[in-house]
Amino acid sequence: MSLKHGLLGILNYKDMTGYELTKTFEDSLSFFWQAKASQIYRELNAMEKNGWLISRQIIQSDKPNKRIYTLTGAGKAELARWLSKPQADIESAIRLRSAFLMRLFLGNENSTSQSLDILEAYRKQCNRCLAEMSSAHESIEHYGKIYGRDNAKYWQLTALYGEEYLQASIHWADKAIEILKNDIEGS
Amino acid sequence: MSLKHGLLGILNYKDMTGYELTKTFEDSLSFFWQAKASQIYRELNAMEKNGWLISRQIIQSDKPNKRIYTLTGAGKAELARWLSKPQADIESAIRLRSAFLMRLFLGNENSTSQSLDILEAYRKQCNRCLAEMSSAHESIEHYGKIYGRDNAKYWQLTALYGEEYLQASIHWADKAIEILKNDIEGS
DNA sequence: TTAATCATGTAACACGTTACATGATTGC
DNA sequence: GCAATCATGTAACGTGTTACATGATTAA
Repeated sequence: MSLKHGLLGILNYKDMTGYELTKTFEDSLSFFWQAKASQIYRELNAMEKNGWLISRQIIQSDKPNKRIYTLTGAGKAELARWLSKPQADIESAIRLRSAFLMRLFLGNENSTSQSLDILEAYRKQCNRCLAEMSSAHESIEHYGKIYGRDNAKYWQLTALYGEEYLQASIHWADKAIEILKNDIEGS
Repeated sequence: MSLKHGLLGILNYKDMTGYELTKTFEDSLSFFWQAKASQIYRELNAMEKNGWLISRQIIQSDKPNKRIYTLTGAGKAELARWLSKPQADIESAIRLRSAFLMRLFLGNENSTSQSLDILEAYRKQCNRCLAEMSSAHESIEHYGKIYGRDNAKYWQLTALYGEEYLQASIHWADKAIEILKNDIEGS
């Protein structure tokens, strides 16, 4: 149940509404964990029932009413417990879930040129994403000034992971394309 | 619904029981898609209702009875359709889902030495997995002789991805550990 | 003698996605 | 005038995980 803990982590930076939380999630954790707004609201309800957080409603006249969530002691304790007990997911840390690779694996039903097409599209997508990633460092510097430089240090490490990951993916795609192209000529 | 298509893909190599399919899945697709036996049986039922496959039961006296699944024409058509229509998941091809990275991102609540511990454990795990991966190439050669060399070509490409991915992960972990260590000395 | 393998599943739960609904305000 | 933003959710569905059950045979 990592989504709950991700949300605890964000709320630990500061109190937020579900809406803000959703935006913040999208701008930060979403690179390595995805969740839709509807799921986040559901989890927030569950966590309030748990006693990990409390909410208070703010009545607004110019905008829709909103509900601000705050961690409780129990919520902070749970976050700390989860952060310091990492053995659990070390085995799953490496796992991929990629329909793209599955498709390639089974790709012999396709023509080689079709496989080349999907590899090219993949490489393009990686490059696009890498460009965004590179600009993330500046953005992190900016948020680091607001939320504390100590936090930013860890954010930079994960952004660095993103870059390494994407560079490796591009490097592989280049190799794979070359292999398949040589294959066409050789046949 | 990629699991269904993965199963179609395996059954396209040869007819199998749910049990064999589960083993084969574990030994091949599981590097980039995970599924438990119970889920596979459920999906097989759904796919038989769909008309993508049919099964016939084999009564055995020495061992438990078994049920052999065979693709129908509709099943083969669906597989071909899915393989040749890849635009759909190119945006999700890169997505990670990693509680490990989430933990690191939020890791400022931990001590630096705790963060170093989890990075070391991660690197170890990557190395272990990379060693297995390297031996996969031989294993693929072997299965290629049985199921056809054309298939094996694509299997090798995905295995190559596994190696690049793990090497990049290890490279990053080394960097990250160095950064955090310098940080301790500097403070 | 203990564990693994063969072979199948059901039930309950947890997590994730999609579609839908509301309705004012602000910027192009 | 149209889209985006603010702000909240519900309902239905789809997918993935965990725990449980059965019971013979075979290899360490």
